[in-house]
Amino acid sequence: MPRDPLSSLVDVARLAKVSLSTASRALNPEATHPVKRATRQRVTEAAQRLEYRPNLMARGLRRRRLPTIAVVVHDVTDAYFAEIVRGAEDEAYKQGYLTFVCSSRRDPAAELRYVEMLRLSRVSGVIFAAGGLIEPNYQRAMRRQVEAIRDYGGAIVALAPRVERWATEVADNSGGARLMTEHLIGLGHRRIAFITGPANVATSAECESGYQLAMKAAELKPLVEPGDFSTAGGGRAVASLMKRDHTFTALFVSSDTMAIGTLSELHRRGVRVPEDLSVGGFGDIQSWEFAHPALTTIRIDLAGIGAAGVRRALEQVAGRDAAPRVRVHPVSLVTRESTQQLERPMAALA
Amino acid sequence: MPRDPLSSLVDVARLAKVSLSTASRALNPEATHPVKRATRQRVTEAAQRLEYRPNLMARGLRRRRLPTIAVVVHDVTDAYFAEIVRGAEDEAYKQGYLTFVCSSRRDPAAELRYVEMLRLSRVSGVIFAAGGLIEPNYQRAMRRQVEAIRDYGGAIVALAPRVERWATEVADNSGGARLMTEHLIGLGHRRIAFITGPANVATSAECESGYQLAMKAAELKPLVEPGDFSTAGGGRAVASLMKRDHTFTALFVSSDTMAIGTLSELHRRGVRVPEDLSVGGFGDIQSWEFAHPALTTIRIDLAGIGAAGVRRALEQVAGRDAAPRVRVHPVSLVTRESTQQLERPMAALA
DNA sequence: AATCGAGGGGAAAACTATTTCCGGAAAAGG
DNA sequence: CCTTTTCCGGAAATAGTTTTCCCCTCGATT
Repeated sequence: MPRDPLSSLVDVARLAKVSLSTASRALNPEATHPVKRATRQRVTEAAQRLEYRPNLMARGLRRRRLPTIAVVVHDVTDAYFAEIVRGAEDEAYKQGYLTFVCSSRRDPAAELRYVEMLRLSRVSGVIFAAGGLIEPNYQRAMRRQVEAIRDYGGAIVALAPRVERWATEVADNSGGARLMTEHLIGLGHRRIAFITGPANVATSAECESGYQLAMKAAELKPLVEPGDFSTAGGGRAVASLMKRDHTFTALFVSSDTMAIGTLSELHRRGVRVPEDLSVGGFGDIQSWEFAHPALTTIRIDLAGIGAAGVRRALEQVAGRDAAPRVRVHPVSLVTRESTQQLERPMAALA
Repeated sequence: MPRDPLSSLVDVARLAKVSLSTASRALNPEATHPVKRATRQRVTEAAQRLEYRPNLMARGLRRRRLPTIAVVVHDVTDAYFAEIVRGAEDEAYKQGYLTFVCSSRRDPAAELRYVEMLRLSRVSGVIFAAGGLIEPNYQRAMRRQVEAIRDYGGAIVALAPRVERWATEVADNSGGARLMTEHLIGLGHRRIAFITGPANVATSAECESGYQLAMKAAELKPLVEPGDFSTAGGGRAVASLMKRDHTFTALFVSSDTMAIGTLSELHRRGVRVPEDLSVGGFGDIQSWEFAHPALTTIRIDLAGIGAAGVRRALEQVAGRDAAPRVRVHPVSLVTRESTQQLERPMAALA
């Protein structure tokens, strides 16, 4: 096996004519122990000359963690999660950390196994973006892993309300849903249907509560159809919805990923959007702004949330996490082509 | 700082009443040194009882690498790369490896820095999916990093033709482009325009050569417009193309990401697809099969290529990489809505 | 009986950086 | 001048595993 030709700290120490410990202290400015300016200078120069880079595994062995963070998502190929990962990765990169991506494919067993692998790899922070699905059967085991990560000084951050007392960075889902519902109401719609996400996902519940709130405030009757956050599921949901009701004039789909399937199904059935039916999405998948009809949706700064998650984790690692436990990120309505004024307003009926 | 409460190999050795070395050998079956069956049994049981898990950093320090692989892409939010990452991650997960994702955002300096970070982290394999962009200024530095990774036993795999003598897993881009071009010719089109990718990307060059080949074989005059593989760029390219030519009846866009922008721009201009213009894409972004018109495109098994890359890397690490240097993955045509028979065939003119 | 070889186990080195503990020198104070 | 700090550098312990080197035993061979 060929030897690693790169130099180690002993080489630096030798060249600078100091001991190993001094070399280490000189190169790690925030060490407890001070080092004379001149000495530090000598060591730094030696390190430079030898192109010294610390062996992260040796360092990790002592420091008990590696400069890496992990993002746990359901699926990187889902644009929603890809944006979170990207935001997290950018921030991590800036701070000199590498990013693991873990796609749990909505399987709690896989998620658990991933978290154990992350623990063994002594990752500095784990960011749970995986929508907040918590299987009771796995909760205990998961909690043990998380505790173990905390024990070695690793940080845990959630990007969806997940567990009490976790540091959390979350979009204002409820507010966003209210915004969209009010937008549709403002356009004159009275029969506004809503397609939810999976029942056990927190994001989904929040969205629905926003919808319910806005509907109640306007004294309108809610019409809810269960969905599953998948594109195909979005098609199925609208099909099922139309089977049991044909009076709604607007439809609010609680994720863009689903909305894509919904739009496709509507097209197949010859329902024109927005002429026959206004459709609103949630989450603003960037690339779909080029679709037709372009989706009116709620924009969430997913990359920003991912980045905030990383910052939060690293603050936690550094031991200064004075920020509020749950931080809510604002969202905004982006009006495009898929919603329009109701043509024959029923307001008169009310 | 709280101590890691988990047990280490000494605990196992103590419980099994064997030495540290024997414990290590018993738990690593492929060790050089044999261990009696009964002894191994005892050690295994002790490990089980204590829920022993090896400290990966200590192991990495000796073994000189960690069970991690990295995928270097341009951008995870681009569906093309997301699928590759997903495929790689799935395979890595199966083999007990974690996956780093590195989005170079087409910046060779960032790519270089990432590779250095990966080297310091003693990653087992690096998979370059970043289209093959090689800046001459960075080539030397990059090569040094790669050599260093090889030195500690790490593997390098390219998913685009990149450097001579690297293990390479690549889609049959040229064949795919020929397939699409022939499809359009078969539909009766004679004026077939082509939008390329960036000049310095190998994938792009291969696509173009496939197009050129097919056009030449059919004795047709090529019409090429430069593009950049971005969605916005796809719109700009078709605009520029239409400024200088208005006779083409079919358009082959060398990436789906671009094709999305192209379609959007055509829609804006009132050009109907496929009635007025047939449009073919390349790469088959899954979620866009739900768009309208659904894009006729060349399907590439990107996840499969990502997975193959990981398998290849791990074989290399294990020291058995007898496979051919460059492995080409077949692609296929998927016909959807955006291409159709030319309505008034010009075949007679030929 | 002496020799050889293989199987099996232990002690210790190696991997490389951080950190604790200690001692000497210089500076400060009385 | 002597004592007490303060500053700075070195030696050694430490993190937890793998691997090398060495030794012992036991059966087979000459």
